[in-house]
Parts: sequence; structure tokens; C-alpha cells
Amino acid sequence: MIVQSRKTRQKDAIRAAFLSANRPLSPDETLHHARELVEGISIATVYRNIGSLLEENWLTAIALPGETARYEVAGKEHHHHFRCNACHKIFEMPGCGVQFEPNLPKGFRVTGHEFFLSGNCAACR
Amino acid sequence: MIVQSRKTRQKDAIRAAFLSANRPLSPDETLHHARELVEGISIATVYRNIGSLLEENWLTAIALPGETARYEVAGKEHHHHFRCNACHKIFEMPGCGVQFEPNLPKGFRVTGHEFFLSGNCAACR
DNA sequence: ATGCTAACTAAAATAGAGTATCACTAATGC
DNA sequence: GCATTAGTGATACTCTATTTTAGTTAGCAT
Repeated sequence: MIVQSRKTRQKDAIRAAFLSANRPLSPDETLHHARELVEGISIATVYRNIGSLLEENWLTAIALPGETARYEVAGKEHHHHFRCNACHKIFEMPGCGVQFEPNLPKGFRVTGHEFFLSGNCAACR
Repeated sequence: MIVQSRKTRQKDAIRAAFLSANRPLSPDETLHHARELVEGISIATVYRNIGSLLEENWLTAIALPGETARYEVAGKEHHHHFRCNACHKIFEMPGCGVQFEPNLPKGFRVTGHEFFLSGNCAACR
């Protein structure tokens, strides 16, 4: 039989990091979480596995204004994110909760929206 | 008398670029617009002048998710932006037009919001 | 248990955006 | 017009995020 991918402690730790954090993580945050499960895991491994988890659609990327991208477990319903200005952690806000009346020039077609709140998280107040 | 700053064709061209474009520009877009007024203007000059126009509060920076920052003439009322998925130009949407009911964990305090629409601009449809 | 090789670590290389340097140009005060 | 020096153009450099490389480890079929 032809082996195409292997189950490794490192990839398991990276998946576990996202599942237990329950919020979007940067590659660096992912590294720190995964290090608690697999000592010595390297940042290159984190990047490589984030890449393959994205390809598998187990993760999705979250682009943020003025910040490096975060990643979260895929398949959640449409929702938005909150950034703490003190600790810079990103949190999920379940549900969309946004209504808008775009004031756009003629001929523009809207296909998507992104919404971000910022402020202070409970731990930073 | 001590001269503190000089009026240059280049800085005028950069200001003119923002005024005529009437939408937020990246440094590179600014360069191309300004080149039509001052042949041979350099990207270093664009960065330098964007920097000084920010200090003068003539420009403000706009951070975008997954994109390099754009700059627009300062002092406009609170508004949001639209990104064309085809040409990647950013457009302004006058007025805020957003209502939201954040579904946040206990203890979080909201101090700001950012909102972006995406789709296709009139020229790209 | 062994062999094959995917996946790993550590380090170096790359990429892209922005900044610094320096010789030269040109705006301004006299 | 001339001297002064801020601003410019070209390019080298920095910084940070990410990718690649080379050598090593370990998952899995046999």
C-alpha cells in the first residue's frame, strides 16, 4: 500500500492547539500552544501543518486589518472577530449580527463583507 | 529666516494624486498617479512624502485585511471601504451605515469597529 | 524487525514592504 | 545671482513573516 500521509505527534498537537484555544491563532501562538504538548516542535512544522490543514479544509485563514493572519477550525457558521487592543488576541463572535446599507456608486456589486470589533477583552480590563 | 520645509513638484504631485484619485491609494498606486505629473519621481519620495503628510494629518492610513495599507485624505467623516476582487482597488463608501449587535463574552468592552465590503466595481463587471 | 520515505528540526534563504544612505538637484532667503 | 540646505533618485539595507534546504527521526507496510 502506498502511504500518502502520516499521523504525527506534531500535527496532532497543532490540531489540539486550535481545538483547545477555541479562538483564531497566529502561527506563533500555535507554536506556543503546541509546545506544551510536543516539546521542541519547530515553527517550520507549524507553518507546514497549517498549510496542509488549510488544504484539507480543516482550517481557514482569517485576514485581519494591520495584523498577520490567524487561522481557525473550518466549518463554523458565518461570524466575525474581536481584537483586544491590549493583548492583541483575536476572539470569535458567534453569529453575524451586522446590518448595513451600503452607500456605493452605481454599478458596484457586493458579494461579501468583513467586520471587526476592537476593544478590551475580559482578561485585560 | 530659517526654512523648515520646501514646496516641491513631487510633494504637490503626490497630494494631487490623492485628490484626483478620490479613493485610498497604496504607495505604489500613488507612484503611478504621481508619475503622470512628475516624470521620474521615485518610490522613496512617495514613501517619504506619505510619511510627512501623515505627520501633518493631511493623510490617514487605512489598514485592510490581507492587503498592504492604503492612504486617503484625512478629515473625512467616519466611513468604510469597498474592495474590488478583480482590480483590487479600494473605494470609499460615504457614511457609516452599519448597525451591529455584538455577541461577545462577558466582560468585553467594545471601543471601535471596522467594516469592509468586497465584490466588483463598476469598471470590472 | 526492517526498509522506505514522509515528516521533523534547525538553520539558512527568500519575499515583500518599508527605511536609510548618499551624491546630486533645486527651492528659498538674501 | 548666489549660497545654503531640504528634498530627491537610485539603490542598499532592514525587518519580519514565511519557505526551503539538508540532514535526521520516526510512522507504517511488509
